Amino acid sequence: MKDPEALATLSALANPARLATIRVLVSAGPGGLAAGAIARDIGASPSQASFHLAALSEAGLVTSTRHAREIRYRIAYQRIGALIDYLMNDCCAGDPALRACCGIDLRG
Amino acid sequence: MKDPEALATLSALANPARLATIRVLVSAGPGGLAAGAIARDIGASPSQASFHLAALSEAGLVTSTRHAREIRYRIAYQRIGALIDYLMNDCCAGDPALRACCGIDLRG
DNA sequence: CTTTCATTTCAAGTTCACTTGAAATATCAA
DNA sequence: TTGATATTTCAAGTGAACTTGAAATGAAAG
Repeated sequence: MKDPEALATLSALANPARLATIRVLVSAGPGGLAAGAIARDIGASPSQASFHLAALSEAGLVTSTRHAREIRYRIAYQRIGALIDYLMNDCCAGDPALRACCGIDLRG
Repeated sequence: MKDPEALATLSALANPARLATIRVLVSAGPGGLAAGAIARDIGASPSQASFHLAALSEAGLVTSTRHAREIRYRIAYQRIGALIDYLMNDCCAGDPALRACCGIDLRG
């Protein structure tokens, strides 16, 4: 992940409604959740939810598939992992404290 | 780190000038860099640099100390580590793929 | 074909982040 | 004190993101 993608991903996450959407989709599991259910869960109008889901989708943070009348959204862990990787190993690489403070170790 | 702090941190990082500032401060090392040098390195006016440094400082991503006429800024790895921790273990916890895709393993 | 449900799209309005340039503050030197 | 350097602060302007509500699209059911 390069700077422009990282910037797009960070911008997509830097919004209350969208962060709430991510949380809802995480707890929904691999089956995902329909747009309407997401709207209900985050307390947004259908129009608002659609707007934010489009932003998340554009950033690659969610995927969607239509099932009959519903459109079901799922979280894309890969993209979040890429952002974490970017922060830890690219943008802010070089400091041991960065790894020490979040309960993780280098693998290799 | 809770949602409001995570949101503030994400918002602070979601800006080209500020992300560039982070990169510059990372490569500057523990000695940090004066505001003027940062402005020069990221191609911003003193006023712009000050604006963005204030935002980063407000978010806890940098610290500053005055040395004579200069104000020297340093990166706060702790805060970035806390954001990574938030993304990996709180907000998006529960998916093995999240850890698998960025070269890291759980410690405990 | 019409209706109903789920979602998106569109246009208009509002808010907020950011830019710009001038003025203010702080520190040091002469 | 005067002047020079480093940085911040302020006020005004701009643009992009977000909200709102109505209209359009797509899919299923009667």
